[in-house]
Amino acid sequence: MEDVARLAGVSSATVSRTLRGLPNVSDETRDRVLQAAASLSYVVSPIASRLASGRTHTVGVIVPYAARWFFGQIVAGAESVLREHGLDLLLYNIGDVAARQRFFGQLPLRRRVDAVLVVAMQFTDPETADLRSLGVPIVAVGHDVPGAGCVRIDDVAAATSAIQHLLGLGHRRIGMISTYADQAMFLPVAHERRRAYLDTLTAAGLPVCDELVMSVPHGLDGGEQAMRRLLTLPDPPTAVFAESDELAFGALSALRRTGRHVSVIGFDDHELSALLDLTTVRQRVFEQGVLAAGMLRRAMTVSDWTPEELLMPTTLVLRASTWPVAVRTASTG
Amino acid sequence: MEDVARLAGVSSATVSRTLRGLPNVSDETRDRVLQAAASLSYVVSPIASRLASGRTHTVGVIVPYAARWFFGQIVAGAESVLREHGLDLLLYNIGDVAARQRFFGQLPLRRRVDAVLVVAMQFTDPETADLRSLGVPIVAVGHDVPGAGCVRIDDVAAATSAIQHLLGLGHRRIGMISTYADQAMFLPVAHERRRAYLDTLTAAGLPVCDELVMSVPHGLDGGEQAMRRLLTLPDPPTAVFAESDELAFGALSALRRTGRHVSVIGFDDHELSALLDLTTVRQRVFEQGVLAAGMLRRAMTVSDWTPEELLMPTTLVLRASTWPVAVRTASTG
DNA sequence: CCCTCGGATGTAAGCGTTTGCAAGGTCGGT
DNA sequence: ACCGACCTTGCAAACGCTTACATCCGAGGG
Repeated sequence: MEDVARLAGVSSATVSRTLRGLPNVSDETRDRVLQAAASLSYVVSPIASRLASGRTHTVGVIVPYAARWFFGQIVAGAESVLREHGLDLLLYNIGDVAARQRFFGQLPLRRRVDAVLVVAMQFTDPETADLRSLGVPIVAVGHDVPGAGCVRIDDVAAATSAIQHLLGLGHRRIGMISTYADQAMFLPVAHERRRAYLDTLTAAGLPVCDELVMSVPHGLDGGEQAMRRLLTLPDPPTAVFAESDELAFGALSALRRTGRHVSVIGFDDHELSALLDLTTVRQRVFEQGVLAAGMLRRAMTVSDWTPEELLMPTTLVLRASTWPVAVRTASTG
Repeated sequence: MEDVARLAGVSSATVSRTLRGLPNVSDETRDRVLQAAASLSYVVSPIASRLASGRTHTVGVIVPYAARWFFGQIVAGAESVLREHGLDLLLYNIGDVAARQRFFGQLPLRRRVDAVLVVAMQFTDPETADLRSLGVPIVAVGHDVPGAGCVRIDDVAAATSAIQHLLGLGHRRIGMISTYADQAMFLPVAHERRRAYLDTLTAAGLPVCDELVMSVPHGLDGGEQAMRRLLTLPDPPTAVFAESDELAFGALSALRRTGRHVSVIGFDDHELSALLDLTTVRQRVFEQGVLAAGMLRRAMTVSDWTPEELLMPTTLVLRASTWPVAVRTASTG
């Protein structure tokens, strides 16, 4: 920077001001500095800049399972807008208990980020307090974190519409495949969707049968396993609501391999759902990442930002994996 | 840090040495410092530390399409080992021409990372030179970058084995679905797999028919489109090799919707391939991310590191999407 | 008993920016 | 011609560490 200043015949302060596009620099000087910087192919050291200014220009993104489709979409969406504004994205994948403990034990985000994006994770109170202690704005995607901004869908309403779709088709014995509620890695959406399932059945005057609610690890294997277990019941369900499309895929697989017929509805509208003709609840995941990043940007720039809440719409996408209860029952029964 | 030093009754230099685990500190002093730091819940500012030491403890990861399964796996794999060693992962998604130009125009990695991980991207010579000019070690996953370390599979051999599997089943008219070779976003694996296809057919004494080689955008839609076009040929193929499982999924979809029967073999062993009974070439993607990150670590710590090359094995996974040419041809006439 | 050597600690000079403050200049108004 | 307001620019002090170098001290060796 000294070199550029010398070449342009100004002080380093002026170079700094010019390069950051601050107003109080005359056009003439500006040109001279820019030219000098270009000829030396100089770029400011982001690190020194951060030390001096106190702003890190970095956003920490915390996800439980970076490799899953949903989280990949969110991260990609957020990355696209953060990058566009010159912000760095620091990814923390804390899906297992060890990583999580390490994360909250040493809180590596301290003094390192200007904002935090939390994706579909529920924290304990002390953990939330730790996060707050960072003193930076927080935005959550997929669920609420007290005191933080939030971009999400109405999980309860969306799941309810799924169940009502099945009820509308005449199903009365409806199962659910949900993820195992690991006490340490509790995922809030799992809880809400299961609650919607229970409440909607109850509201419809149907009994709630515990044996119809499967708790399995997330993923294809989990879904397959769950459906196989449901099929062995003395009175198996005629329809099943899966907490996510990936679980639904597994369920479909089990059905195909066993030759049985059960309506299946998923949740997410994963890119492969159309291929598998899975009826599902669509949410726009990538876009939620985009919007969350936008909110973060606002939180970082506006001085008196207060947490916003953005509710994204969902749609029921009807495909061939659900059908009226009578049809197949009659033909196979 | 001053505060800690005062509380422990030592100088800030000693605090610094203690906190970084340097040797020349007496046990007694060490304890005192650690205790003081703990009681003040003090952590060093990574930014100041970086400025002073010149090391960024950060790895830049460059991917073309962060949201795709393959890249998600690689990133997750790399993240897991980098995080474990306290290194940050800076993600750059430069899948479109604009992002790419911006990236190489301002080279935001300059002065910002200690190493770079490039995932399955081919660069022009000037771009490679730009990357080199960062002066940090580079490791590539999925392909070679001159002068860089490399973790990959033998794409040609793997693709050849796929074609030979089809040949062994008696197929003589074999199509290929590959991605459109956008001049700006050229993906090296696409080229290699296509080459293997052509060479293997030629070596088997078969003619190469241009109309059997489809070039489409990556993804399900691309695959579906390609298969539909292949099916409209006067003499359609009896088997098709898809450059990736996602393309193969699209192809399967087209087949299902049209009720036609064509053997399909994919590449990757995507997690959904088992579900769709797709015969494919398996590579361990997550693990490649892990290994690449390990190599980066070595490159950053060993002073005289020279690029290593790691070749990962692949396996042909036989499932129900490929069958001997005679069977279905006879039954469907 | 003096000298040397090595380990533990302190001192202070960076690292490369940003930014509050002050200085100098220009300009319109009186 | 003088004053104040405003804009441009420079000065220099942070920012919070790391590290080369100096210092101090006790232990051996001669």
